[in-house]
Amino acid sequence: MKLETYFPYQLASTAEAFSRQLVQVYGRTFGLSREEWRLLFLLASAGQLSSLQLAQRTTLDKVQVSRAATRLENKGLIARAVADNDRRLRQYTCTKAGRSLFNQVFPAVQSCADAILEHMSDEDISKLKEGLRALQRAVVEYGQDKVKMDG
Amino acid sequence: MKLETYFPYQLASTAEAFSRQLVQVYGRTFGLSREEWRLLFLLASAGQLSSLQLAQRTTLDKVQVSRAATRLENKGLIARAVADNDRRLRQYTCTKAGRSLFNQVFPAVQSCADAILEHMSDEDISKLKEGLRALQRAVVEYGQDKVKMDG
DNA sequence: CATATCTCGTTGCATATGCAACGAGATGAT
DNA sequence: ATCATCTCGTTGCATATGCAACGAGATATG
Repeated sequence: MKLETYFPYQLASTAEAFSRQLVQVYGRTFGLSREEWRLLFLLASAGQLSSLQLAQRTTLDKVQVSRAATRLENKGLIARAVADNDRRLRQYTCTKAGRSLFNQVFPAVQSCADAILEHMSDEDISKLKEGLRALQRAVVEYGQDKVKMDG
Repeated sequence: MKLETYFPYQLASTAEAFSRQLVQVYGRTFGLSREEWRLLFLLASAGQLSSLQLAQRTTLDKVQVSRAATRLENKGLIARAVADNDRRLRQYTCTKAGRSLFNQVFPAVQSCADAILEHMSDEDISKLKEGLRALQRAVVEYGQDKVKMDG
């Protein structure tokens, strides 16, 4: 068995390689970690979100959200407030500075991603996207199966 | 723009979710990190490899290789020796214990991966695999372009 | 009301990681 | 041969991460 052609390895290493190129853009150029970038992305798009929504929609756990949010808050990119209906939760919003940074970073990231995808045929791109969606569903379904079996 | 349908995010999060399931197998059950698993995989398959070959074929940098190898050596799964032709390099081999562990872990990982893929149609699987290969090529080509431009 | 249990967010601690620096060895020029 | 330079592997240090524990608040039971 060859590692290079082993599907799980190919998926992981290709995804990493792609991601590394984007991190170069929002990380090295704008000083954001991957978690920070995801949070900022959500908050810039959605306006206001609770800690729960953030965790669910980023697939980050609560510790990661809490820490990334602390860093973003220190940079003045987002604001955090205790939720009024349930004081355990936090309400996050994007500041003006955060929105402005996002509007700078997003086109840069986008153009990097596009530059990579330009090396692929349209057909391969749609195969990849379809295949990914199917895999995403499959992983979720597998997770549900497993929970049922474990109890 | 919705994060959940944004291609770079979908690629990264799906790959992570898939990988996480496999880590459950070789990590929680057999105590291997992802890096350790990759090194053991290569050494169990290929017999003997130099540090350079390991780094190239795992897409890990030299620090990661060195540290994962130290851990694997402490567990008695691999052996490390100074190369005779170039004494800066190391020659790595898999011990009997390492090979035996690999022969236990590999089928377990394989069956987990298969269980996930069973939730997908054969067509979606081949789309995914083709798309991935194309993306891998694209990232490599993009990297080459960039190097040329930077100098 | 009291109190037991559950859900969140944060923090402490042990470990992992990234990066720069270092030492050993190889290579090349003089 | 000498000395500078380059390539490797390892290590030190600052930071990041995962996990368990904790405290505040919410919910349920009596």
